[in-house]
Amino acid sequence: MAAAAESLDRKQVFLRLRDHYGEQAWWPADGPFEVMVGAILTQNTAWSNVEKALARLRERDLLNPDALCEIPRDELAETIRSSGYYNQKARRLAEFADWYRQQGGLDALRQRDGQSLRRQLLDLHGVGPETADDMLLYAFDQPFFVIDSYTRRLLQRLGLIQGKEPYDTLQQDFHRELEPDPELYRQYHALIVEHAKTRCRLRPDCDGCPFVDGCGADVCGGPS
DNA sequence: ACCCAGGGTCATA
DNA sequence: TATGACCATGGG
Repeated sequence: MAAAAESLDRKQVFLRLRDHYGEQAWWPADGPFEVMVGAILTQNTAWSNVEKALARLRERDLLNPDALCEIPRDELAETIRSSGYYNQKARRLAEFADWYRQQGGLDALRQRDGQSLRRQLLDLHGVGPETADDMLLYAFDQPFFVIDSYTRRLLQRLGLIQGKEPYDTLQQDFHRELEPDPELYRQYHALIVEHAKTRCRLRPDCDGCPFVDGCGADVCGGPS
């Protein structure tokens, strides 16, 4: 019966996280295009590895659509090597950059409706729901809540979900319970990730858990 | 040596 | 619809 925190709704979960971890500075990037590149590079990959790849791209003046389209695929792959899955991601970046140019660049994309933009992003090879929502939320200030594996794990441990619901279902739950505020969504997602990095090991002096007093329950951030 | 990390695609049943 | 294989580096 360790389920001490069960009646929390999604807004209360946010408030606990925010009170505990404070305001988050997240997704530092030099502009929307760089956010989008980072969103692809960070797929199933530690951000520290992505930073190295972004730094190498910047050194070589590759952080723009034209360069990403023109550089040979194997050179691009080599440049982003540290981010893992580099062959897949090189292809994804090249196809994304090509699409970005065809759309007419940033000014044209900013005018687009969020829902139709999301559908087009999902049509890109290698852009799934989470990557698309990263882009929409952090690059275009559109209120799409990002569901990642940490979000699933936390909600499951809090007893708010079963665990294997589809992405869109989980996202709709947040959209239903929260006002459509992009800054709220950005902070919330960042806080969930911050909490996940806190590897409280469920034992004696875990005074750091936002969800239980004294930490006896299985609602801490880290794996297992 | 093992586990984990800011997922997504594809083949198969 | 739902599982499993595959992609690959780097840090703890």
